Amino acid sequence: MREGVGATAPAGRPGRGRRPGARESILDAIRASEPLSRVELAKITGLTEAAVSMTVRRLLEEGLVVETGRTPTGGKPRTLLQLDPNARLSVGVHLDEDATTYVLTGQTGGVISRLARPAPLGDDPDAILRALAADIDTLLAGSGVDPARCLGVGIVWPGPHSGGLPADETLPHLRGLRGDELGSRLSEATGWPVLVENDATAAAVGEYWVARVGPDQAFAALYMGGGIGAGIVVEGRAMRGSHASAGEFGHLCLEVFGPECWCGSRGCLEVLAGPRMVVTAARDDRVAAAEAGLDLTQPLRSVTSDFGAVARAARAGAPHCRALLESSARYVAAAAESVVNLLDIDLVVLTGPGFAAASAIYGPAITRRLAAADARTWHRNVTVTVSLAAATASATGAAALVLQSHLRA
Amino acid sequence: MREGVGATAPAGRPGRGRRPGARESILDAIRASEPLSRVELAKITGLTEAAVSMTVRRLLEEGLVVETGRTPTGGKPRTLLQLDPNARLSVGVHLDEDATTYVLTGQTGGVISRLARPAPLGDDPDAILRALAADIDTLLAGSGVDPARCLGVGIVWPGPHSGGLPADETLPHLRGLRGDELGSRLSEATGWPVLVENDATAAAVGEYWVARVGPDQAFAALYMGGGIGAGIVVEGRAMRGSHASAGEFGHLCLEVFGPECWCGSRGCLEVLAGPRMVVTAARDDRVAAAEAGLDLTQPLRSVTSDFGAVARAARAGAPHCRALLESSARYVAAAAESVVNLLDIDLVVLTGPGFAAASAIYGPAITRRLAAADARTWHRNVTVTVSLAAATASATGAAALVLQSHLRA
DNA sequence: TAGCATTCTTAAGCAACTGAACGAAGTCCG
DNA sequence: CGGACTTCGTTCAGTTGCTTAAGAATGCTA
Repeated sequence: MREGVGATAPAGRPGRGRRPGARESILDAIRASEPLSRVELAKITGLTEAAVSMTVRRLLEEGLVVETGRTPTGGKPRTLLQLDPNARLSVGVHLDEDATTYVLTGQTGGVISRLARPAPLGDDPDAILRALAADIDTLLAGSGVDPARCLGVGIVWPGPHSGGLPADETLPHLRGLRGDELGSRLSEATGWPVLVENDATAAAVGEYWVARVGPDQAFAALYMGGGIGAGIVVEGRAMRGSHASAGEFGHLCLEVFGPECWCGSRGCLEVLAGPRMVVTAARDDRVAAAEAGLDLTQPLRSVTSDFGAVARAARAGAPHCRALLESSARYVAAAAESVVNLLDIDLVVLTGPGFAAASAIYGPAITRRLAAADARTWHRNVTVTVSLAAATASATGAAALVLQSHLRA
Repeated sequence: MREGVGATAPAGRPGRGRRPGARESILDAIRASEPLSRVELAKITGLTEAAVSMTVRRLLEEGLVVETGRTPTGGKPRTLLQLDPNARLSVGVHLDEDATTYVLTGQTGGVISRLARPAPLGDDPDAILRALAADIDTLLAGSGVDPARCLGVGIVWPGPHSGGLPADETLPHLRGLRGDELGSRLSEATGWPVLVENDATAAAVGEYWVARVGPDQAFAALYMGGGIGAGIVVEGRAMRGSHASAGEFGHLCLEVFGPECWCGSRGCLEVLAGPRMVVTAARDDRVAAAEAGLDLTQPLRSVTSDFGAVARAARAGAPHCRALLESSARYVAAAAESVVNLLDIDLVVLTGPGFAAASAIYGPAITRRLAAADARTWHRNVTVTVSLAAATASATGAAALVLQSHLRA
């Protein structure tokens, strides 16, 4: 159960050759900093120019890479290489409490087409799996692409220990299914290799891929959806921990004797300042609830969408909503600082629907919190950014997982 | 500046061959679970039996590995292989505010001989470096070993951002020296490759080595000396972060609006419950100070030794000292839980002089804190142990760094 | 058009690893 | 006591992936 979560059905050439290899290094280098010439690749990867040349030829023949233009030099101009975005495809699925989102991405992580369904997809696991497989087929068929180019499917779901909610509060119809079971059954149903991941790690990998993060950067993606999690990528590898449940950012302790959390501990970020708490606080505060237009006659349905409403209100200037978010942000910022200090991270990316809605408050709060100690002590210059497609980060991230897995083979 | 801190002087064959390689995998497998036979090695490493056979022959010829006995099977008995402890040597140095400790270890991390000097070794960097070089020579000469077998020197020092103390409060005579400068100059002075590391990471690597931690375990070594730090080893690799300052466990935030820390932030573990704070609190409490026999007429000299006095008093039953440590332990436990949750760690080792003295209090506190959420939610079964040689972990860890670097080449 | 700088390719060689057959060293059983 | 059986380890030929070294391509400049 190491090496990523989930199941890979027909994938993975077994013994055959497959050493760490030039091929992977070259593809990764191009991904991170295309366009590149062969000599530049040789410098970056440490390979010989000869080796690069041969490997690149094979990549060109396979169509994974294309030559695009040339730059003048003192002598023979360099021919620049880029990934062919359409040479490889991959499908990402985000199974959420509110909706199910599908994206089809190319090799560079760019979205080719997408599809959304209101949740739930069915009443029992079998029905859901059938619906998933059918939707994936629809997506591929409707995009007019060659399915043979599809590498596989990545799926993100609020499975056991994901995103900071107790497992049995989300997706009741899939209750009791383990991640690897979901993977293998979906793989059976679709015929593609399937990778299963949690939202935060997937979003991190997606960001790593799409935002061209270099393998030398240690970076963390903070993901806010129905809960808060972190995806951590160091040296180009996602940290998943011993039982594939790393990144429980929401269960960093910020108050040793704080209120009890559903996880069983005390003072977790989740229970002090998680989105669920923000929404609950907004519902308890008549003014805030009115500002955000929350319907108090109904029981709380979707943390994500209610949080979005609070964030919209705050952006529009509503003082109570803004205060709630500012307060939450101070806790999140302190937790982010802890992660940065613990892992010496130099890039923090905010992503997920929560931060998509409220990054204007959380981003500066984190930057501010980091600034003091950074100036006095660490001199690290941490970058805090917002993902370009924060709202759909999980789905594109799920797709990127599949791409990523083809560089580590 | 990636790939470990510090300087390696004559080391590292550049391009030549040196792929990740069978040799390293095999040595690491034997390290982690010796004794092993060739077939077992093939299974563990995934290499062919043929490849194992050839590689092992070379290792036998070089004397790195020896055959030790055989186990009966259904057919031909297996011949067991072990590392020859004396085939390779390495020197570890721990430069501390109180003393300088040297150890000479064999290939398995066992200490062959040791040497201690009261600090300081001199009044300026040059004198200190000369003294270090001379002591290392003395250690090697006095141990009657072949210096040619020595792989190099590892050195741990409270350099910039180490152990949780402001850089300019420790080792005033080396003030202003950067880690890599210390490394290259010591390498020049001794003629050996030198690796520089912080106390916690070194201790973690040492523990990884000596305690035969497998590369599949994610583990963290919490180190308490003059401050608190953490060394984190995942997939057999120490996490050093982007600027080699990962592991700042002492600057996890446990109180968002807590007291200001010297680092510039607020509510850090260090300032709430670090050893310096324990000692300060003990000096402020007449009863506790008396229990521990602290000399209040003198200004605070060594955090480490005063903390040791408090811990001894607590072990002897002194209630005030015990209360101080219990209180500190609750904070440390919460921080440990944060790390475990964030990185999905399944082995926590307490080490360093601080925990050596007070593990009886901190160990159970951590176990207790982890238990609640583990039972309710994570079901991880984290092991919390105390290093066997916690008091000298840094020095042996420094030596292990050098050994370790020969498996990653 | 010759010279030059640089990029990329080709050809020969080496080292590591795989696959498959073979030798070695025991147990078990008639 | 000898032969079948089992499991461990080795040998040998073949493949792969890279390196080194030399050479071809391509454009600029004089």
